[in-house]
Amino acid sequence: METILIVEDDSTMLRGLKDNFEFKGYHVLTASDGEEGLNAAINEKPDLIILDIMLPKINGYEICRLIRKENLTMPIIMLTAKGEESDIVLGLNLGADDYVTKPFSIKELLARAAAFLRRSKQTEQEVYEFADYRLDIPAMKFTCKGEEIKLSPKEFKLLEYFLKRPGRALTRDDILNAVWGYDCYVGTRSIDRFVTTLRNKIEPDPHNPKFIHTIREIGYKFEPPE
Amino acid sequence: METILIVEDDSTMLRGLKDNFEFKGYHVLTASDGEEGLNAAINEKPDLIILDIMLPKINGYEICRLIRKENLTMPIIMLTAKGEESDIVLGLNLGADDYVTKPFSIKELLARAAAFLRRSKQTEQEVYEFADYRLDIPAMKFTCKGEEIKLSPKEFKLLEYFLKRPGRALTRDDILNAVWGYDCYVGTRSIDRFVTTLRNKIEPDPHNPKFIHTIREIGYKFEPPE
DNA sequence: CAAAGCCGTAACAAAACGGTAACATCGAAA
DNA sequence: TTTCGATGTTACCGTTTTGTTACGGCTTTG
Repeated sequence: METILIVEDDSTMLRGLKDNFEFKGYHVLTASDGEEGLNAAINEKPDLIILDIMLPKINGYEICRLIRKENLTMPIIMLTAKGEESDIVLGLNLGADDYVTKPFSIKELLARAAAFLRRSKQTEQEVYEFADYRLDIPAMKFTCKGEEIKLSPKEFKLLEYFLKRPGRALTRDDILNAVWGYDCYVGTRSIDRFVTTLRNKIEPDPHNPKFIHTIREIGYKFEPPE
Repeated sequence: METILIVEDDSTMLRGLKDNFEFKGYHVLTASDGEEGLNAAINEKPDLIILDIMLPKINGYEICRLIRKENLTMPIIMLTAKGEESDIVLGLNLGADDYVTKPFSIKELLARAAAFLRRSKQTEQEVYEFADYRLDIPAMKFTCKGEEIKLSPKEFKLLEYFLKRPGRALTRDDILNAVWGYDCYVGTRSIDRFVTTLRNKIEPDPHNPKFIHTIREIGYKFEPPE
């Protein structure tokens, strides 16, 4: 059974959420302030967190950031009081996966939670290999014949995105959305720069790429050897 | 190219949305009241509808309901002024697929729209074959007996257009609209040039084309072998 | 049969695109 | 604070792609 942590200071709301999720068959943990919530997240490692933003002691953003800093990757759904774009953007940048604005439909929240849990259930592949290379996602480590190749966080995410979609032409927009996030205002040329540095690190001959191919007017394609 | 219908009575907002979607390369239809919107939805059958709730003449809910009553299944994204739970639930029950609460991030709206369009595209055929040739659209790759044949972006799009309409006489105007876009001012002779280069790449004898036939005064026709 | 229209195509010029170096910015660590 | 690494932007350059034009051949039409 999946465990869900709900962090919410309004006790009526908390009660309501708990009942609903329990009714759906989840195991529910609760916390009514930020500190408690953060501890529960770290110690219990729930499968999903529902996180209010306005909280005593530590606010929701901070919790989000601290959770991610602990290398925990469970989905986090934020509850924001208003549809303030800046709130949402901030939350998503700090590592939240989705948000729901209050007042919200409980059905909607349940549906989104279920969607995330369904997705994470499909045990994702954690290690990808091609040629002599090996990308170990939980360890955040990229190696060639056992030798570590240092990648920056963005380089890592970009390569991960490529490896997860071998042989497919990926548009710059897709890449931007997946690697940079859908609320970022980075120019598409930045992708090119990262591709260049990636190629320098993984291509035997960066000017004649074997793995990361350019597709004019579209974007790039990762092609694993046979 | 995908067509999007935006139904919104605030002309400033409408303008802003239109510009943004057009910039992303969509073909945008607009309507500024409910009646107009409903007519456009039924007559033009856009691939996606962005629908404001508060509208003159017929409100958004009603449009939603009527559209579904016509057995049209394109995704509908509602714009709701506030996160009113009842509004959203009502909308979703009447057949809307998603909603965004104002004020919203334009990038988020674009991302959601793209997600829906991507999903509906997935049902489309992705690989086309004829004779020894194979056009793989997700990979953006054209091969003959496994051997890659390089095509420029326009060549690729043109061939894709032909393969999707086998055996049909295609006018130069149709081709121009589909491959070059509806608002481009390229002379029709340019098509001929691209047909020539395409023939050189795929016809065993480019002077006696087997696949891409000329139809005098009209345009071209792609004829797959039996 | 001649004129006109249509198409194939080579040649050319302009535009678009991607690679990349150089620079700017920002935040974390020392 | 300074330093350093990561990230993002910009500008320049070479290459490829694209659009146009012109010429010539073929087909239609009068």
